[in-house]
Amino acid sequence: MAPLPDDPEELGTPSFPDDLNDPQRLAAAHVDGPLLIFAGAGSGKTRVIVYRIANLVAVHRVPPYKILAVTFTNKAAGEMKHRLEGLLGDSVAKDLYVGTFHAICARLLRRYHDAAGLERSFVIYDDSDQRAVMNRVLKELELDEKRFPPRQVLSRIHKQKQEGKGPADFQPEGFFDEPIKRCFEAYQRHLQAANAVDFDDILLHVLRIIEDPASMPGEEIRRRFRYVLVDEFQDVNQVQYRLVRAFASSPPHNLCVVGDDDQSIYRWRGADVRIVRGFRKDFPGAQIVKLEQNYRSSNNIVKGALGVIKPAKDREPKELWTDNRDGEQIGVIACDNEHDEAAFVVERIRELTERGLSAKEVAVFYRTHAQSRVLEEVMRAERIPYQIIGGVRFFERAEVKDLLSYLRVVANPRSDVDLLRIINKPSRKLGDTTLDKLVQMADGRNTSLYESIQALCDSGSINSGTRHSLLSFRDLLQKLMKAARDTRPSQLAELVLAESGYTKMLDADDSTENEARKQNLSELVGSILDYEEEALSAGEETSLSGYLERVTLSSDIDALEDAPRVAMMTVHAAKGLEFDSVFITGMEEDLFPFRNADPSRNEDVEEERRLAYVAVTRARTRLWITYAGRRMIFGQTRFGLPSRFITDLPRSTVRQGATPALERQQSTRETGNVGSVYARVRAGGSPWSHPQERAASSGGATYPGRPKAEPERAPGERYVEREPELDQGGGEDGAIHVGGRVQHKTFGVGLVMSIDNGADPIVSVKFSGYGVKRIKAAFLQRAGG
DNA sequence: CCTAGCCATGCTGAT
DNA sequence: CATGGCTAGG
Repeated sequence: MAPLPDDPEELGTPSFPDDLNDPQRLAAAHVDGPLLIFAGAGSGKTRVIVYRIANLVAVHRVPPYKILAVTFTNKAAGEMKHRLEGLLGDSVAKDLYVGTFHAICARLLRRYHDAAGLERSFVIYDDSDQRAVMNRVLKELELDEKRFPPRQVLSRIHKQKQEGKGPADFQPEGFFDEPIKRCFEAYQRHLQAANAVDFDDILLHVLRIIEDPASMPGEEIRRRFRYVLVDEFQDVNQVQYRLVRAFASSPPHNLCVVGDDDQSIYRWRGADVRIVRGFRKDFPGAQIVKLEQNYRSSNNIVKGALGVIKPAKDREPKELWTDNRDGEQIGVIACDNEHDEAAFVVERIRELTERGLSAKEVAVFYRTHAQSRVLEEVMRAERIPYQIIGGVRFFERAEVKDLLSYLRVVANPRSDVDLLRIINKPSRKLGDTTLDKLVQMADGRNTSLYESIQALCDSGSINSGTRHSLLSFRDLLQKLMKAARDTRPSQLAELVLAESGYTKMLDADDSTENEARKQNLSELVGSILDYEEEALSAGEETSLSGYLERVTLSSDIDALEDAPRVAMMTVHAAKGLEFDSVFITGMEEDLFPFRNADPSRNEDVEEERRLAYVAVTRARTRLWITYAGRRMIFGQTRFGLPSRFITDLPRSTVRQGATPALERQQSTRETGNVGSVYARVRAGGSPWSHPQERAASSGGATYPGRPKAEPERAPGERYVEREPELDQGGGEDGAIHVGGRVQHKTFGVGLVMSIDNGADPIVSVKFSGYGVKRIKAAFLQRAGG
């Protein structure tokens, strides 16, 4: 081990004030036993973790390999490691175990694979792989996928797994659930047979090992980690919590968890705020510390954020405050529609960058990925460099998945899902008929598809051409597997592309799509090279499994580059980040807070509120919040009202405005939907006297704060129905126009909600008793009224 | 057996 | 709006 400084001062301490709950003293304090830190947004919690670790090693002489630090993203883990390398030196830092729950458990599982009944080369199945497995299961169990949609079945299963339950623990609720239990069993059986795990399994396998008192590997893991630190503790689920407790089960039980219940935004993914709130009950001796000073944001932003979070129920009481100056007010901007909104955002960004702000200090947030497209178009048109985090992910592109599937089959030939994906890419004239036979053969013999190829060829049930194709495919794989033994992963990838004929297939016609595909594939090979370089410099061995694991566990945010480009992302992805200037777009009721059309998927306004709080607290000096009166989203035009979260911003922290387009409209006409929203905002009476505020106590069951003044709506209908100011039909006789009434021979008279113009216009019409239908204009007649 | 093109259907958030 | 499943035609 490298020589270490004895004095923490030598580590380069952060400049925190000498306060009671001061992060610096907190970092240095040697607390044996559990410690819970409630760390408000921008209070420097990551710094606390970093310095606690540094102090443990440097001052208290804790061997680094005994320390486990859990972060929320791989990127955060990388940054933490980087900072620790700076403080402690590379050779010490490399013995620290830092990573996400998934990365840490995957690493442990690679090592203790036997205890989980896996081979070392196991692969991790992502969402679409899981769906492919489920499709096969449904077919096998002869279940109708209309009645049992694979996604829904999987979601039930994931819910179980997130609570630590297996198929045997599944308690069917009613008649419909019985098949789900059988799906669960079959699904797990298929994964095991394929030597594969899904995201939940990674944690569950390790949990089973570590909670088993008789397990040797379990004992080994429990004894190893003596100092456990967990960041973003408010977003752990039950399984992760059990892991944490098991990790910290050996003396001195030095467990330090850091979190902020106000920033818990992953309940839908199994996270449970009650864990952090109930921590002091589970650990009666726990010390509890609160960090309430915000070092990040201007006073206006902090006060605005407080306004947003204050109405939240069941908060751990705490007061966020800052010494920072007031700064600019939060710009709340009314926009006409999403294009207008995007234009506004881009123009402000242009101003900022022209004044010398680096584009990487600017971020644009939205609630859903679907909102990114319009923003992206305008950014591109205006030549603002940007990067989108998430959305249609690189690793989900067809050609990228194809190459990865080849690599995964080479690493683990039992992975049926991957084999099916590539067996006919490029075309080897192996169609559904042959593949069905192969699946049947494998099911009958209880082996993998790969192992059944020979058997099928011997069975005589296929013709010689097909047999030849099958065998040459198997030979290809064998050749690649052989090559894999003494080739670096990147070279293997090149070999796959060349030998499989994949490149040839793309070369066959030189369409722009194929050019893009080839580019994506070289980018993938580039990412393998990056991996190899990193692994080598960290003194690790490069392995195909290692790369594949990293790819599957990489999160969107891990891809955030340190380049001078504006970052665009969902608010969820923004968690843990900070920027000088932030735009929060689409701040409209029913979009943010998001409201699902299906009332059975009862979303949680409380969580949306915390999400808004996270969004606001990302900004250091400038913050704009925009909303549009009208928005085309999910293929429909919706009319929106400013979000309740806008209403919650203290007035003193806000400056209101509107886009020029809206200003112009406003001066020429005072009627209509957008105008009225805007008029209320401008008049200053609203959104601060937004109807929902007055109706706050009398709202419906699912959405307590719904506007009272709005017209009645059908169940599941989302947006306020009103007369838009634009009359698309031009108003002349006989034309169908938005807001007008039309007649349909089956559904009767209905109200026109929106029109998709085109060669064959499609009209959305709300019929009483039938809800909103999309119907070709040709089938409609204008009705009086 | 493959391909292209049509229709339909869902569509929050993500390791 | 985008993806996927299905059908018809090559």
